Amino acid sequence: MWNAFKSKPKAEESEDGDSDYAASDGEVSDSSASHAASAELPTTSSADTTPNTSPEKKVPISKWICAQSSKAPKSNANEHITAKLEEMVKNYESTNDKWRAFGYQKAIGALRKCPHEIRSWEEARALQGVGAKLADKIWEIAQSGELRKLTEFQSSEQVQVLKLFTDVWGAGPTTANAWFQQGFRTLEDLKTKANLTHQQKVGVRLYEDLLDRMPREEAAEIEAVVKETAESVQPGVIAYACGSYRRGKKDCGDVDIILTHPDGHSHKGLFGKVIQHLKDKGFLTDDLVSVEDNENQKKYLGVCKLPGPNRKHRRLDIIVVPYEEYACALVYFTGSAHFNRSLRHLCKKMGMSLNEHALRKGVVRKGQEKIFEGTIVPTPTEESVMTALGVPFRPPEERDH
DNA sequence: GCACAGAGAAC
DNA sequence: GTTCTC
DNA sequence: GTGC
Ligand SMILES: O=c1ccn([C@H]2C[C@H](O)[C@@H](COP(=O)(O)OP(=O)(O)OP(=O)(O)O)O2)c(=O)[nH]1
Ligand SMILES: [Mg+2]
Repeated sequence: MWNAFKSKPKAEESEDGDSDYAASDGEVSDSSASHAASAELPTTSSADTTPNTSPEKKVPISKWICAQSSKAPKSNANEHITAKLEEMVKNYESTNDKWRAFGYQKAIGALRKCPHEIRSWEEARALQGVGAKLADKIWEIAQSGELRKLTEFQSSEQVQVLKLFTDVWGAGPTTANAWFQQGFRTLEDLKTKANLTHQQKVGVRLYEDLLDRMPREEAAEIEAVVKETAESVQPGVIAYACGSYRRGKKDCGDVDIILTHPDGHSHKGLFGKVIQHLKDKGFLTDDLVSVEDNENQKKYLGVCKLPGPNRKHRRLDIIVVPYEEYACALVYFTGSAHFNRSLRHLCKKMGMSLNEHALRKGVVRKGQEKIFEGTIVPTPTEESVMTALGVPFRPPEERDH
C-alpha cells in the first residue's frame, strides 16, 4: 500500500532541524563561494556586504530575512494561495518531509511580502524561493482556486491521522507513524492502547487546550504571576515574557518567560525555588520538561492554569540565564524561530556562530562540523548582537518572520 | 549533490 | 543515539 | 521544496 511517510535516509548523520523557517527571501543555500551573485531580491543593491569589523567573511546581507523587517502589506493579496500552501506545509511536516515543508514555508514568506496578487506563472517564478515546481502549484491555485496535490493529501487517511497524532505534545512524525502502523486512528486509541511517554499522556489529556492560542492579555496575566513569584524569591530579578508576546502578537501559543539577575550570580538556584512556589500556589498543573535535580537546570516547560472559572490550561516555558548571556538569550527567546535560523545561518556564512549563550567569531568549520569554537564577542545588548553582524537592529515586532 | 540553526531534555 | 521541542 |  501507499505510504505517505517519508523515511529517513539510512546512513549516518542526517543533519536536520525542522521543517519550517525561511520565508521571504534570501538565504539561499550555500556552499563554498560567498554568495555574491544570485538573482535575488528587488531590494538587493550590491555594495551591502556586512560592515562587519575585521576578519570575518564578507557576506551581502540585504537578502537575508533577518536583515529585513517582517512588516508585510496590511492585507495579504495572496491569502488564497498562502492558505493552501500552509496546508501543504502541515501535511509535509506530519509526514516527515521537513525540507520540502521548509521550501514551501520560504515561498509562503515571499508571497506574504508581495504587495500585489500573483496571477501568472512568471510572476510566481520570479519570487525568491519559488522554483518551477512551486510556480506550477501557485499558478494552478491562481487559475482554478484548487490544488490537486492538496486534495490528494486530504483524501489520504494516513496523512490525516498523522496530522492528528503530531498535534499531541511530545509526538513527532516518527512516533505518529509508529502509532498509525500499529493500527491506531483516534485519540481514544492512543488513550487506551498506545505506549505513551509522560509528555504524550499530558498531550493527549489536554489535547484541545494545548492546541488553542490565548489572547495576549491572558499571556500578560501569566507573565505577572511568574514575575511576582520570582521577585518574592529573589528581589531584583529580571523577568520578561518573550516569544510571540514580546513580538506584539495578538494571540500567543504559550508564554515564554526569561529570568536573570543583574548581579551576575543570583540567578543560580532560582529555578528550583520559583518552580516550587508556582507549584505550591497550584498554578502549575503539569510538567513536560523539568530537570529533577536542579542547580544546572536551563529550562522548564510545563502547563499552568490561572485561578477562577472558565480558564484553559496554557503552556508555559521558563528559562533562567546568567546575566552575561542575557542579550543572546533575549534574541533567542524572542524569535521568531525563522528569524533566529536566518540570523544563525548568516553568522555561519560569516565564520561566526550564534546560540542562546553567545556570539562567537573565528569559528572554524569543516563542512558542517565545528572544528574550533572561536572566541566570544562581547554583546551586552540585543542591538550589539545584531550590529556585530552588520544587521540593522529590529525591534521585536519586526522579527515576526 | 549539498546545505538549509543550534541546543536541552526525555527515553 | 533518536526523537521532540524551544 | 529552492538555490548554487
Ligand atoms: O525551533 C525553534 C523554536 C523556538 N525558538 C525560539 C524563538 C521563539 O520565539 C522562542 C519561543 O518559542 P515558541 O515555540 O514559544 O514560539 P513563539 O514565537 O513564542 O510562538 P507561539 O506564539 O506559537 O508560542 O524560542 C527557536 O529558536 N527555534
Ligand atoms: Mg511562545
